[in-house]
Parts: sequence; structure tokens; C-alpha cells
Amino acid sequence: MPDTKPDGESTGTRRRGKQLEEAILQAAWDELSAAGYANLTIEGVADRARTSKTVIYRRWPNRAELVRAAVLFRSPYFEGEKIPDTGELRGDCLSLLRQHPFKEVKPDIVRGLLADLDGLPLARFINHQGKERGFAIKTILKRAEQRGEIQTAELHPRIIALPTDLLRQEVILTHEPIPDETIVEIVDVIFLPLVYRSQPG
Amino acid sequence: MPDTKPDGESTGTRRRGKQLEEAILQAAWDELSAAGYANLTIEGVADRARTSKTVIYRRWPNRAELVRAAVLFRSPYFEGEKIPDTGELRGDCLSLLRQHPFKEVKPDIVRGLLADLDGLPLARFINHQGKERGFAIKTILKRAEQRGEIQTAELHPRIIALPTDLLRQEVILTHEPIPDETIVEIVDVIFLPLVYRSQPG
DNA sequence: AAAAATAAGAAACTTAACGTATCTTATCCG
DNA sequence: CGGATAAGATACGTTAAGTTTCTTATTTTT
Repeated sequence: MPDTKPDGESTGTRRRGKQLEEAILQAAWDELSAAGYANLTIEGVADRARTSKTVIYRRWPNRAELVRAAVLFRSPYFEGEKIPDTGELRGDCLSLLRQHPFKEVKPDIVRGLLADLDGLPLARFINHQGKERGFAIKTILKRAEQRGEIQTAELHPRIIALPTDLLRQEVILTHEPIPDETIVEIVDVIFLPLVYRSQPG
Repeated sequence: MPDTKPDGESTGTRRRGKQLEEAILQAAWDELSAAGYANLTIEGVADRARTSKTVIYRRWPNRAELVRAAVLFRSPYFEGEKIPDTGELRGDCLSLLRQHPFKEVKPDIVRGLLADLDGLPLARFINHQGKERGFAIKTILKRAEQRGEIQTAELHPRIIALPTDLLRQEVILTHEPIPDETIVEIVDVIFLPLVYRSQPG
């Protein structure tokens, strides 16, 4: 008789399907933290997940795709994020940028994926991130509109995307943690002036 | 008697020093065009330059550094660029961004270097590029000031850097050639509004 | 409950490139 | 001309990618 619990958690020694898959993704994520993107190997992940290379290659064609899957599986900023509500637009902007996602998904991972992913998967990956952040910024703007801080929250998509874009760029181009000053500049020198300038009247 | 011409071009079979070095860099550049960053190998470059691996490793510690050297050696946008002068600020901006450097230095090279270069060389590399472009933009702005189009060309460095940053980002994140529409948007939606907004009075 | 289908896991193998070490020999310089 | 320097060839040792093959556990079907 196969030793199976009602919820699908098998006690047997061989995991399968979703259960095995998640174990691998978790292992890949752990390996990323431990070794970094450059030193992550498929065999390393296999060992950590106590399975074998073959099993991984049956699911993902290469390292980049495995890492991408692992990031989407684990990364907190794809879980939806708390949108700040400090009572004023500037505070909300600063707060949002300060909880940027690259504390979890380290720069070397981003750079690695950028180099190794093919065009289409990369575009989807970036797009996903952009949309979530875009939503947060729109929400912030709408609240500012309701408070009367600004007249309209209807801005050009490129302006909406700007804070995220600039922050991402900073992460990609430097190997240093982002100084808070940079975040303040993005908000005060670039973003808010554009928001105010875009107001009617 | 060694067979040497007055200009240092030796007819002998063994090149040395600068002459050999440049042959290697040229070979690396050609290999980049032919094979792309991902498929460039040290041996491939050595073959192309009709020398051997050892010689290359004596000069550069790894692929990334070799490529970096090759790009600096060959890339036109480090040779100083013609700064456009169309008679109006907007035209100059568009023209400048349209002759962006990534037609020669292909995106895959940028992404590769981003992933493989260490922090310091990377920072220098990026910085170099940013400064050249920054200079061009400042020149354009000064001319606009002289024409009376704007009152002051003194802008926050982050605004000066913005067009370059946004264009670079576009190149890095997508695998497609940049549509002209994007360039127009960067100028009309982001940069010029900030320039005008920054005027006194 | 047995048989058939499916997928996990182990191991061996091919290939490719890295980076190094060794040695010979051409070229340069005093 | 004779010693110093660096080029070039060759051969290693290593690492990881990705594939292939085979065995065996587990699930599904009848």
C-alpha cells in the first residue's frame, strides 16, 4: 500500500510532481543566497534538494530559467506589497522606494538573468515587476489626488514608471548598496517635479 | 639582421608589444561582432589574432577584462562625438539620443560586462560613458541658453544624466532595437519638462 | 490486486572552455 | 654577439554543462 496522506504529502522517500518541484526551487533559492548567481550550479542545487541533475533538466532547460523560476517562486515582491500611506505624497514615494525589492533579489541575480535570459522571458520578467510597482505608484497618486495635494493622478506611463526605472538602474549599474540620498534625489529632483509640472492649469 | 621598418611595423612573423596587443584587441572586437559576448572564447580570439591563449592571459585576467579593453579600444563613442547643433534645444536632444552608442556596442556586450565585471572596473566603465554624454548635453543646454530658449543651463546632475540613463536602461532591458518613439518620449515627456521646470522665475 | 505507464534517481559519458605550467625559439637590446 | 625578454605551441588538470542509459519507486489503470 502506498504511504500517502490525504493532503498529498507522501512519506515515501521519492517525492514527485509539485512537491519535488518546490523543493528544487527552494533549494535553488537557498543556493543563490549561499553561492550567488555566478557560482550556482545545477548539480549544487540538485545536491541541496537531495535529488539529481536529470530531474532538474527535465523541468528547466538551463540555469537562467531555473533561477528565474526560483525568483518568481520565492521573491517577496511578487507577493504584492504593502503600499505605504503616510498622509502625504512625498512621504509615500520615499517609503515605497525604500522598500525596494533588491534587498531580497540581489543585484548579481538581476545582472545574471539580464545576461543569460532570452529576450522573451526577460521581457516578461521585467514587465511583471514594473506592473506591480506601477500599480503601487498609481495608488499613491490617487490618494494624493483625493487629499487635494495634486489635481490629477493621470500621468504619462513613462512618468509612472520612472521611479522604478531609475532605482532599478542604480541597482544594476553599481555594486554598492543604494544610499538613501539617491532615493531622496529621485523623488525630489525628478519624480515630484514631473508630477507637479503635469498638473492642469 | 632583424627586419624592421622605421614605423615599427615589423615584417617578421612574431609581433610584440603594442602591435601584438592591438591585433588581439581588434580580433576580440571582431569576435564580438561575429559570435557575440556569450560565445566569445579566449581561444577563439587567439586563433583569430593568430596567436595563442597564453599571450592573451599574460595581458588580461579573464574574458570580461579582455572585452572591456576591446570595447574601449574600438568603440567610437569613446572617441568623442559630434555634438548636434540644429538650432533648437529639442532638435539637439533628439539628434543626440538618436546617435546613441549602442549600435556599435551591442546590448549583449553591455549585459555581459554588467554580469561579469567586478565592481570597480564596471563603475569606471559606466562613468566614462556617462561623462562624455553629460558633456554633450551640457553643451547643448548652454547653446540653448545663449539663444535665449532657456534662462539657465545649470541643472541638477541627475537631470543632466537622465536622458543617457533612460536610454541605456532601455537598451539593457530589452532585446529589441529602440523605437524612435521611445527617444521622442524621453525627450518630450521627461527631459524637456524638467529642463523648463528648472528655470528660475 | 496485478499489470502497465510514468517519472525519479543514479551513474557514466561527451564536450567545451577555463586557466596554468612547461618548454622552445624568435626578437630585442646592450 | 650574447644574454634577457616575451611569443607561441602544447599539454595538462579542472569544472560544469548537458545528455544518455538504465534501474526502481510510485501512481494509474484495468
